[in-house]
Amino acid sequence: MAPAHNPSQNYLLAALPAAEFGRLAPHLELSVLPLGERLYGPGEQLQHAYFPTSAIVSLHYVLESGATAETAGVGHEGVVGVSLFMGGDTTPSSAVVQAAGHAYRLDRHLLLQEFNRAGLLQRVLLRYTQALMTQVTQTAACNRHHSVEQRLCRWLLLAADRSPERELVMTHELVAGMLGVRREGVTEAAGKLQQAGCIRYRRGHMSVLDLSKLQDRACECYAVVRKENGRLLSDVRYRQDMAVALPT
Amino acid sequence: MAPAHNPSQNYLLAALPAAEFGRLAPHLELSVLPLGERLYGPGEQLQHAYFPTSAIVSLHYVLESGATAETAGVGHEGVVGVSLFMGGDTTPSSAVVQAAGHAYRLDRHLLLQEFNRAGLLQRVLLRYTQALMTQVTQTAACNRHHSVEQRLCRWLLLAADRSPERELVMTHELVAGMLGVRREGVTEAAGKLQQAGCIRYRRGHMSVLDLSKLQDRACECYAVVRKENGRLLSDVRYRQDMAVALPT
DNA sequence: AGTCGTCTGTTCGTTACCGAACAGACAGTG
DNA sequence: CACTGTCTGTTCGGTAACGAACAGACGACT
Repeated sequence: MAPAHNPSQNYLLAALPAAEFGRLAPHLELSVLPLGERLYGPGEQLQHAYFPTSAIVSLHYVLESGATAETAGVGHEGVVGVSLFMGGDTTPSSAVVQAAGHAYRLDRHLLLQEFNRAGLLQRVLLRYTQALMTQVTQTAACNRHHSVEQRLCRWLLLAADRSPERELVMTHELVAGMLGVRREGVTEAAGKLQQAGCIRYRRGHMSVLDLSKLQDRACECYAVVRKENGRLLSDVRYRQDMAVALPT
Repeated sequence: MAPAHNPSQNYLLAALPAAEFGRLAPHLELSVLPLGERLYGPGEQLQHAYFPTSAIVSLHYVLESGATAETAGVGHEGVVGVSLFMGGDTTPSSAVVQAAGHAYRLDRHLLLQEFNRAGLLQRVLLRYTQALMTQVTQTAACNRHHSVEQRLCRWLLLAADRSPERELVMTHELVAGMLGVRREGVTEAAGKLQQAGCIRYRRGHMSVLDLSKLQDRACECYAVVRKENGRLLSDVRYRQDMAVALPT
């Protein structure tokens, strides 16, 4: 029986061969990420990289005006803190916990040390960074050309993919902050989606009912991001594959 | 006397220590990039990385509807083809020459080989990739919250920084494609800027007259990108610094 | 010099979204 | 249980940008 919490619940960690995983495992600290916690702000030096398992973290940018926009989300498929190994250490963006849950954190020095061994961790992290970039790129185009409703669908689908539960603890206000629109816009779009039977929500909670209906109403951006994530991260799942091939 | 064309006109190449530069130099091919040439499209395997010297390349995304949006530009400060060393090989985006000029190209195998030596090239390329990501992130937020005029200013300033000449060969139509807006919107915004004395244009040409006036009208995004570029790429200019310290 | 394709200027109605304001409803707390 | 703060629903006028359509102007080319 696997324990309730396990670093391999994070896809990147799960992708590492046993030797690399073994070196890192003793240093991975399980940490609880409560809703709203800020992992870093603009220009802040990160001390750890976070590998989410059940938590979802939102990377977003806060403009001078106070307006915000999410540029990407990170769940069990990724890691928060790519700037640590990319060499910049900090970014002008912020990272905030969007769905409470758990993550394994790793000291930045240890991360860097393992990264510089140029083993599979490096390969996996760089691939993931490219996937992240795709997500940001797609968000840029999406922000420009798609409607609030389409973007809400995209966002809900991405969140649903990262969340094991049917239900997100999330207010319209918070979603509005992510999409960079007014709260009323979200209320209206969510109302339509609920009426169409795609989702259901109540004060502070939203749940996805019908994935395929939601996809029909979403813009192409969701599919592009999902497909590219699959492409970039599929052929690096060594340890998982072994576990399947050789069950203990 | 330096020849008219020199790989060191690209900041990344200029940043390499003599040994690394020496290994690459024989393989760097000067290539002419005519306006409008597409270096790659979605899913296309790149054969070379391009290090622009005088050319400017636009990275942009084409939606199913045919609408487009630029997500970042690359000039002498960067390289086209980060997916080669990030491990994905391809991206869903395209790269098109926005201002004719020159670039040095390097075969992908040679790039990868040198990248995997884990020397300064790797460090420089990863840093640049982070800077690129900042640019894309900023574009995403900017697309969401800033006006056409503000974005036009930002775009002109970034182009001016990359171009040695005062004058860009560029129609309103093309600029509209970059910003993801209608041509008329660009005409209107450009008209205002011209009236204010910030820029001057005539059929197919635009030139920046007053950088600081333009900055006043631009959104914060220009300054953020510029500053972050400086921060990420300033402390890696080894060879240039030596050249200054020890003039031949 | 004249021709023609491209680029720029301008107009008009339409639409999505914004900003502000407020009523009602829910749920946690004392 | 009632209170209270937060969340949702809805309204209104305002505006930036859209889509379509067309006139005029430039300039390359013959």
